[in-house]
Amino acid sequence: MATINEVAKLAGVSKATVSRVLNNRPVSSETHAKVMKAIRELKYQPNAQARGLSLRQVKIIGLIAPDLRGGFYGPIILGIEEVLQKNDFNLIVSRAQSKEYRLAKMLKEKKVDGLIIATPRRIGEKGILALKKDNFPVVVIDGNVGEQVSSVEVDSRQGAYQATEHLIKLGHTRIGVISSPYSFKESRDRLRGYQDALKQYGLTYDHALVREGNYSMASGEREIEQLLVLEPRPTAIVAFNDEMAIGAIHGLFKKGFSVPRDMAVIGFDDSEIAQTFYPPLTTVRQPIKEMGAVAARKMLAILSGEETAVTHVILQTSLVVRASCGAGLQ
Amino acid sequence: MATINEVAKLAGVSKATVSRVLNNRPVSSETHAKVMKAIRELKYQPNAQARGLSLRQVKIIGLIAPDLRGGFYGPIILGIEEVLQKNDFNLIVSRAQSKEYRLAKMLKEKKVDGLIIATPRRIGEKGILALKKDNFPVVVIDGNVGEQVSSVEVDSRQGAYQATEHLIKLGHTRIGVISSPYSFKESRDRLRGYQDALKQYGLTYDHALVREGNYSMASGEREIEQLLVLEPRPTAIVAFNDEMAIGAIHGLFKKGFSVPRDMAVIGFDDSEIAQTFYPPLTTVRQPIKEMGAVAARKMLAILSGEETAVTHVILQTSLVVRASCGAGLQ
DNA sequence: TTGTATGCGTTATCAT
DNA sequence: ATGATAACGCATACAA
Repeated sequence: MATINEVAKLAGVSKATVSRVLNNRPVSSETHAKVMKAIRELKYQPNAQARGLSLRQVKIIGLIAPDLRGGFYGPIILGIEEVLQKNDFNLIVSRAQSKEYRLAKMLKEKKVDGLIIATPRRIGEKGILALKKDNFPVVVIDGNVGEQVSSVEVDSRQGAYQATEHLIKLGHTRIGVISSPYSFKESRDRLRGYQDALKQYGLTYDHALVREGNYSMASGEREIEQLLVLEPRPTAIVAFNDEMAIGAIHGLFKKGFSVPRDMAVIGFDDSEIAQTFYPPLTTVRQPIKEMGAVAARKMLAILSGEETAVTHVILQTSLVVRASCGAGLQ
Repeated sequence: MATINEVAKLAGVSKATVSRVLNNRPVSSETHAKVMKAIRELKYQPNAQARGLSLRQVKIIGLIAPDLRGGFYGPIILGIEEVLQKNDFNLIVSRAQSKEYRLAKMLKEKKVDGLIIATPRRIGEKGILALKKDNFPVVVIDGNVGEQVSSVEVDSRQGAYQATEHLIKLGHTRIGVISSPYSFKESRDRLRGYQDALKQYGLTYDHALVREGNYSMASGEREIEQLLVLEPRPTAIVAFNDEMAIGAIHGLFKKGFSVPRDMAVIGFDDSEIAQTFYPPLTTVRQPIKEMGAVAARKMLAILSGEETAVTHVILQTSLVVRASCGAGLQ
């Protein structure tokens, strides 16, 4: 492909001048025309690496996530990419590795200008803080690294409150929980929201009703069995993601229970399967795609120097009422 | 961050020597030690852009897809990324744009070394051929650009044959089809496989049984309604992806039909929802993640010069029998 | 084995 | 307004 030198030669100007028209700096209208003509003829396209080397900015953002697919990370990728594309940035996606040093590699190599980290796991926590200390642009999605690094999160406590309240208002008093791993900050927040609602409506908290899952469908199916042997048996379940909710429903179906008739089930995320499933799943909607978009905007702001302080954006959840709780809608 | 010059200075050698140890070229063991020590002390990390500029290789591959999430593109991304990561390459993902020129931009900018294009749509077809003519490394996944560009595909005809045969062997003779858009090559191949199976088992083809969907759940629900009014009513359905199959089942449930008792339904893809759904969906498994992996390996082979000719890899499908056809398994 | 010099394709500085 | 030239950080051909 043509370089700036060839364009300069064809247009009969210096490459400095070509660079000027490329970057919209003042040039006489006649030279502008000449240069543009040469650019078109040679189908010239500036070399991003050379530009990056000179400007110290590649216009690429990296995303680190434990998994690149699924109902959660797919929309995040989409949300990020949409924002970046509008700003002529690109997105490199990378699966999280156990080795922390990998985290830093792309940044230090200058392969990316900044890193968006989306992982609830503890992997990389120290690594993230180290990056932050080296002043690398980092934004965390739904993480638990604390105050020092910019983040976009979701009001988990509120979300769990909404779910629990909905069930209470439907008349349930024994409400089981299939939680995400207790070590995640979001789990603790959600459990607090669950307790808030119980307290608010004068119900007592029973620890036996709370089971720890691991976000997989299988764990949902496993934990519902444990909940079913309780006396008295719960009549409603809050699962901390849609997959575990659906796993629970599978378990209920296999034991001959009907949903929502015998058991109301409510999920978390409003991922694609929540609408796809039958019965359609009542769920706490997290604005997943928007989380990605907000993180991307935040990253761009940091890079452009608009945003200098560490900030934490907290997005709100909303309850999506479908059929799985028998609320009579849809 | 430190540069090669600072490392050279600290180690007391020239930067050429540092470059040599970085690239495993012969150096005396003492200088090797000195240089490595300096590298560690300075936490030196080579600058990918400078290296790329010099080597004309960034070690980044681009992926263009119509959508970055969902049961199909998620696993593709995962498959690609896994292979690339092992080879120290990175993956830039980008949503397909209607404008063809966007396709070429990343390549011409040298922001990526090659492009993997995964889109059944006709978008970019001319653009792809143009890229190929300019000798840019391009691999197409499941595309319909013809012989001239390397591709990895799936044996769609065989897949549809397997699905249809399965239903025939279960005793069905009126088998409806909810197809993907007829303009896609894969649709035509699958319809041929469907017809092959009918013919093989002495059944006659009835065009009224074939409806055109658009891969969305809604279209599955829409088209099942049309199939239900036929006389005699079909007793089994082949849908050309899992989402349409599930849409069809929703439609059936709403009309009071039971699956598989009143209607056998079989999907295509074996995406995550196929296992998640209730009843678990019998489906034609496409090795989606492997398609990504194969495409990535092919791209790396092209870049390294191992693969020079245009080749087409065709992966085989397999039938995954679950509950939605009443075959008695699982 | 090691060092020097040059090129990779830009942008930026300093002249003119 | 434009041109010459020096970075940017690395790899490499050629010398020593």
